[in-house]
This record gives sequence, structure tokens and C-alpha cells, in this order.
Amino acid sequence: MMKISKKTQYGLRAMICIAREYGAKTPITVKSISEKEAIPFDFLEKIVSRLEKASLVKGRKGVQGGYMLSRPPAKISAKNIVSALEENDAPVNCRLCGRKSVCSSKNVWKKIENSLNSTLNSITLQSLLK
Amino acid sequence: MMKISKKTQYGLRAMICIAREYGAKTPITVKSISEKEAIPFDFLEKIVSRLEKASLVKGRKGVQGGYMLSRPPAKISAKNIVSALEENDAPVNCRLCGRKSVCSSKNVWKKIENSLNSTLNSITLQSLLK
DNA sequence: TGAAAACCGACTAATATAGTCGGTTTTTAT
DNA sequence: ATAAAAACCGACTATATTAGTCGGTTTTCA
Ligand code: FES
Ligand code: FES
Repeated sequence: MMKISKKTQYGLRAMICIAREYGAKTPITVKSISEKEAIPFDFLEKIVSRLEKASLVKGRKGVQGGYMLSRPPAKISAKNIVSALEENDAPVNCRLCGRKSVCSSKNVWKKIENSLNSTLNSITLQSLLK
Repeated sequence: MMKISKKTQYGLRAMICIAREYGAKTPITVKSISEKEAIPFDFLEKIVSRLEKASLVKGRKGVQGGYMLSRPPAKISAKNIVSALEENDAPVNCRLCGRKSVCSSKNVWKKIENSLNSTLNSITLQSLLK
């Protein structure tokens, strides 16, 4: 039911990995994350690049390059991460419902969406480091 | 993010439809539900049949046949319906994680699962009829 | 006895996810 | 200077899941 994609699972694990290095001088490489977490390198690269586009992470090219958090772990929520990686943000896209005016079930999906969001918002990377 | 399948969306709408007839002498047909709700007939038949296997609904064959609720609307939750229709009940299947012992993210998915379940459990068909 | 319904399983089509590949660009240590 | 190591990028392929279809059989009732 409502599966979380591998992309998002990998993404969260990668972010935790990067967060552990917060404060270090040198950034952490995708290669190193992929080894530590047993995530396919090429796939992970794509994932981290989306996290960068969402400004959660900052990359540095070249030798000694890698990624680092773009802000403190306390300022990054699970919701930030999930939103960066999933396109359709809601469990049900009501725009496609067609029967919106008489739709008997929309309240159910709205409640789910709300409870999901508030749960995700309440979790910070900081809180996951312990 | 975590899309609810059409199967489940249709299923909930069908259940609400059937619930509206609770107390009537004659059951409601799949054909009639499919017309009212603009859901493909053949697909809906399969869905309702799963709802029956989960004992949420009872079918009667033949002329004047159809489906009716197997218990009062107050005794059927959104969770009952969703569970009947989706195979993998949890957003993340930790059995497949492989890194369970060191998995940094499982608490996130557990929290989501819990909040989802408690939301779904709190909604009854009864409450959706108003 | 025939029509209307549920009931059933196998099939196909469409879409989404997961993963791969072959490159280009930037940076830094030597 | 240059070579290696890394990010960065887009197009591609494979696999899995979802959505929907089809051709029947069985049961019930008027
Ligand atoms: S309006 Fe959202 S599911 Fe119908
Ligand atoms: S143990 Fe559940 S995601 Fe790793």
C-alpha cells in the first residue's frame, strides 16, 4: 500500500550519510556513499543530483570533490527530501478525478495527505543522526 | 509521492455507493455502480470481488442480485477497505532491506506507516455518508 | 427456460520504476 | 601542463506494477 520508491529510500539514506559528515572540511563522494550503503552508483548519482537541484546538498567537482549539506541537519526535514525526489506530491491527484464535484472520497485522501505531511515535516535529519 | 492506486480509489467509491443502500431490500449491481461512478465495469467487478473475499460485502447471484454491505457502515473502516485491495501493506517492506541491522531510515518509514494506519482506522464508512 | 446477475482466471496494454551507459566539465595534486 | 578524480548530464533499456479486457461458467429468479 502506497509504496515508497527505492529512489526515495536511497535518497534518505544518502542524506543521512552526508549529514554525518556535516562540519568536515572535505565533502563525501557518491562512490563512497554507494559503497557504504550498497546502492548502485549510477542510480545514486542521479538521485543526489536531484537533491542538489532542490538545494539540500551542494556539490564540488574535481579531485577531493563530493557533496555536502547545504544547511545544518536541523534545518532539513524528511519532507524536504521526499518532495525533492517524488514528482506527484499527493497520494491522489484530484485534478484527474473528473468527478470532483460529487467525489465522495476526497476527504479520505486529503486526511491521509495531511497526516503524512505533518509526520514528514516533524522529522529532521538532525533527529535521525542519533 | 506514495500514490494510491486507481483500484483502491475505485474500491472506496464503490463501498460508499454500496453503503448508501444499506438497509434496502435489494442489493446494488456492479453495473449500476460502474455507471454512477464512471468506473470500467470489468475492472470494478474484480475489485468488488476482492472486497467480498475480505468479507466487507456480500454478493447475491442471479436476477435481482448484486452486492450489499456485510455489516453496518459504522463497522467498516477505510483501513479495512484499503487492506483488502492492496497486497503490500507497508510503505516500505523492511524484509527486503538487506541492511536492516544498520538501517538508518527505518524509523521514518515506521512512523509514516503508523500515522497512515491510525488515520485510516479513524475513518468509517458511516462517517463518509454525510 | 431464458435473462440477469455474480463469479473466475487468463490475458494484454500502458505506465512507472529501477537501473545503465557514454559521454562532458571542473578541480586539484603532482 | 597534465592526468586523475570527481561531479554533472541526457538518453537509453529492462523490469515490475497497474490498469483494464475478455471469454467464459454458475446461480437465481420471474
Ligand atoms: S476529487 Fe480527489 S479523488 Fe475525487
Ligand atoms: S530496515 Fe526498513 S528500510 Fe531498512
